Amino acid sequence: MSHWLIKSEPEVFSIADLARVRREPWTGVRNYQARNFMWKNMLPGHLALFYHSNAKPPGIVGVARVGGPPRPDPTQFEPDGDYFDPKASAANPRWWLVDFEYVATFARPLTLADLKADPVLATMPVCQRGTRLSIHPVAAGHFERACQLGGWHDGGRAPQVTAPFL
DNA sequence: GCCAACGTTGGC
DNA sequence: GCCAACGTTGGC
Repeated sequence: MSHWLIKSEPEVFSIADLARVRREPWTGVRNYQARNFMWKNMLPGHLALFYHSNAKPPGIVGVARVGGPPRPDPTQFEPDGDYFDPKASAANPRWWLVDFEYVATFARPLTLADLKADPVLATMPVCQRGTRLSIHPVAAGHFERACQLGGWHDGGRAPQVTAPFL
């Protein structure tokens, strides 16, 4: 588990926003499965496909990189915020996040229709009906195929993953 | 706006 | 622990 797909609504936070700020804490995830992926399975250096959801059209638009180890999502402690969780405490945080760093914007964005039309990518979770999970692992083959079709190459090398922390 | 999918909540 | 009700996601 070393390649990922992360969804973001571009009206809220787009790949262009990530390109501008370079690094973004992935706040507001309130699904346990998605949280567990960030908390337990992501390692700094892991690469993620950046997917625009609720977009016209939806699709994969670029690549991001896990920028550091997981840490408590600060928005769970903000009483006036949308993501406040009264059951969370500093001693016992409930929600964890990682930061994502900008890596690349695809020369050719891959719409959901494009993904479904490709024999390899059509089997990605995001192409299956009912897959709502906003963060999930993708197969290395899916990741590489998406980058190939999207026109992004990491110097012709396979994605590099940094040594595990901890 | 519709609605399928599916996660969460809460009564029992 | 079951499960009906409800809320959210997200494509279309």
